[in-house]
Amino acid sequence: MTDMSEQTAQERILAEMRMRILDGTYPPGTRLTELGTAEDLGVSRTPIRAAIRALAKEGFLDRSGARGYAVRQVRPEDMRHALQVRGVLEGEAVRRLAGIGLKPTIDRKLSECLEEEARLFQEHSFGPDFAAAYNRLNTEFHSTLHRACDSPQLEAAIRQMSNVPSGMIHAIKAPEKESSQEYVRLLIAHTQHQVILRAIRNGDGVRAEEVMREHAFVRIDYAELVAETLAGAQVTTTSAKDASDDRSAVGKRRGSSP
Amino acid sequence: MTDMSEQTAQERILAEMRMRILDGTYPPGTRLTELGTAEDLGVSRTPIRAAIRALAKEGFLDRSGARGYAVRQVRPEDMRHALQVRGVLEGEAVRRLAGIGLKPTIDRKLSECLEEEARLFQEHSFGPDFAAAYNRLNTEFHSTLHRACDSPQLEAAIRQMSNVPSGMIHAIKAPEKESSQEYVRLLIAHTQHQVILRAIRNGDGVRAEEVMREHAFVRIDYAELVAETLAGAQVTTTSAKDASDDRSAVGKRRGSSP
DNA sequence: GGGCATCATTTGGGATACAATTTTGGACAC
DNA sequence: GTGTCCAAAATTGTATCCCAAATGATGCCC
Repeated sequence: MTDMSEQTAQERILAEMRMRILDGTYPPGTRLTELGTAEDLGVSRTPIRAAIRALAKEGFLDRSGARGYAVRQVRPEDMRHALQVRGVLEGEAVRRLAGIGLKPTIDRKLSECLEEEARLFQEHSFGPDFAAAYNRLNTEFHSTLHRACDSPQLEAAIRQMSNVPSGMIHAIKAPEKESSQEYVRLLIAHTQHQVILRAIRNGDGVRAEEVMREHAFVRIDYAELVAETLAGAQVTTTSAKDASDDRSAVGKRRGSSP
Repeated sequence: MTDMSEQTAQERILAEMRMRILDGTYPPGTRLTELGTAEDLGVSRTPIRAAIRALAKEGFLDRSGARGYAVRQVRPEDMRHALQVRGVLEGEAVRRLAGIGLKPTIDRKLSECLEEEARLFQEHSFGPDFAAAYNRLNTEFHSTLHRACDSPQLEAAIRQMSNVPSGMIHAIKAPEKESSQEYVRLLIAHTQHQVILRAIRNGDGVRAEEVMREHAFVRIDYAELVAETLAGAQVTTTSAKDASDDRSAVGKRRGSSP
């Protein structure tokens, strides 16, 4: 309880165990017994039980016989698979959404998200708080979409699969944070958000689905590609002024080269 | 414990609660407290906790504020949505599978499943044991596909979503069981299995995915359509003889036109 | 009489005690 | 030497107990 994060302990344990699986503290094949991990993490069996079940549902553990669970091999491409599954599900969501139409309140909420994202690019320079603010807006945008698609089962499936890739990325991609490529990556993500929302409004379910499926990979492939493109280049940005609608939110940037 | 099913009580409670949600024993909006449902079902809070969390992950419950969970409205179209989600995920699985190819052991296993399915149609007349046998083979076929796609996360997501539509169907579709339409429905399902396997072997991921997505709806739409087609018609089936390969498992029907 | 604060009750989260089951180790017999 | 059986240890499943937090009600003060 001396930890800074004041979550509900059960989530803390879940995140901690997922992290330990991903960073190799619990190597593949390790048998996780409830009592063992309980005293290992300093809590009782109750949160451990919940975490183990959740991790098994997320595909990180599988039962070894009738006794206990074992850590599964998590390969680098598994993160891509997880992202792809998430993209497939979210793509299905926006396709449905384009078919049934946006309710006014939802439409307004989504617009506000994107406007705030655009304001972020226009008014603030990149930094840790920038990334944090964008992350919050990003989560808001996506979860609004999930809730709007009017299918509790689909929403649950997406929510289920949302933590997995995030956990993987946080565990693997933590060290490298180049501000310039991050900025461009987020700008691409924001632009994809705009395309998706416009496609939904136009009732173009196919396009919304395709872009959303691609959008799922913005965490990995795009960062890589932008890094290659910007390698050794001088990049400058200026805040975009006069942003009357969402089409104008294409920023120009200024910064020092790495 | 006087029940016939000797499962691990936790699963029994989960199935029981899901059933009660679906058949209206727990109407939408009902607040499910751990203690209340515990004494309602005659067990302690422990299995209830697990069941409530699982049902929330499946999309049947959502938290009402910070206190407790409430039964969500389960509309008839939600079953279709759940089936669609499952179809999307399984479609993704077979698409991947067509890309990476079938390992020999998996290929043989799938072949055996389909051969046994075909034998079923050839050697046995329709009845309860027929449906049960087919159901077993169907589950075997699908879970073999899931395991083969080499993505633990995807497999977990599919397994997660597999119980939901089944539970819904068992709860809703129990009364109507017309043997002739059931026979044809299973025959269509079997044929789709064959098409999917062949598409995977040919590396045609797009076709495998499309057919699998359609196959997800074989439980509902097809039964309905076959029922309409066969309405009032006399249907007789003869066992197909001389089935040397899987192409021959197409039954012949004879009857009067509507 | 209304608003706010405080207290009680409800409820979920966590810990622990208990039961059932399975695995594993060893010993004994063949 | 090997196989089988029994017992003990380990581990999960289940029940109960405690506690913290939230919600609703009641009373007091303004």
